Amino acid sequence: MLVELDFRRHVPIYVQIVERLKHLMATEILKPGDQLPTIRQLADDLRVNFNTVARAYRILDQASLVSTQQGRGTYVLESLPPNQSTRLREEALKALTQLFLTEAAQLGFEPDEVARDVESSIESWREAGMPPDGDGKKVK
Amino acid sequence: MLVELDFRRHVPIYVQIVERLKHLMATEILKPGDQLPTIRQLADDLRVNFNTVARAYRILDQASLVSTQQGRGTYVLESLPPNQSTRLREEALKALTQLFLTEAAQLGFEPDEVARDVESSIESWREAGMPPDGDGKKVK
DNA sequence: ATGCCTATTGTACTAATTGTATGATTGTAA
DNA sequence: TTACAATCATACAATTAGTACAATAGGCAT
Repeated sequence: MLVELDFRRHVPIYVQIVERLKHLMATEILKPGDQLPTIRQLADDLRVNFNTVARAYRILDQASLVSTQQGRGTYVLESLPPNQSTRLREEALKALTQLFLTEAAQLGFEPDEVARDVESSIESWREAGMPPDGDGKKVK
Repeated sequence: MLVELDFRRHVPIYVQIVERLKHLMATEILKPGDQLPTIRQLADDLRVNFNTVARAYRILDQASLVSTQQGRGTYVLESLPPNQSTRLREEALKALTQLFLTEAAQLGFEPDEVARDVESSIESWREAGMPPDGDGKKVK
């Protein structure tokens, strides 16, 4: 059993689930890319209503720890090391950017075209307060 | 492997397949007249139900990017109206940009940081007159 | 050539699996 | 009791999987 609960603790079930799953991810028992049990599966295991599990998963999703999608399931995301040195951060971004530009160049685009496109997308990002569509989480 | 999937992305498999194939066509890795893998072949490669691939192919077919024929296979159309060819490139760039920004955001970067980094990288690109860094020739 | 068989290819429809949305119920504390 | 958070019940929507079918091409015997 992946997750266990203590019904005597005065801690809500969904919080306990979040805690346990966070722990499992922190200890790499659950690794990036792994699929979590479906909400119904875990709910059955825990003898709990599946909406309670769904609530826990939603919290993890909003924290960008997992990615859940209707009809497919819930998957562990890469854990972003919370406060790596600015040095490493810069390098990570640089690598990502290089990869992006290389691909764009491969599509035959000129620097100016790419610049224009990226700038407008980043502008929408600023306004919307979230990364552009394509994967946007709907925070209602 | 011609197409690769990321189950962690908030994007359905069939959409990811469409995206990847569009990209391959935009970069002319798949040229007009080329036969795409059969739906069952690609489904096996990706470890996915063949109906999922069929759905992707149907979308490409409806977008007039490929021609699929029962009993024969699926082929990249000969002449994407030249108009549409440039549109395909535009779309590919847009998708690429969004993926890039989404990943950056997921790593915890702010729009301003990304903007600054991208601008400077594009600047070097302009000066060098060629795609950034590396040989950029990773055709697998 | 003709006809027949078979394998391969895409199609259509349905079922199963998965998460989502919303409101009702329950329990607990003020 | 009342208020509020937690949990549950129900109906729903999106994605993927299962099954049966139809069109095409190629081989082969006649």
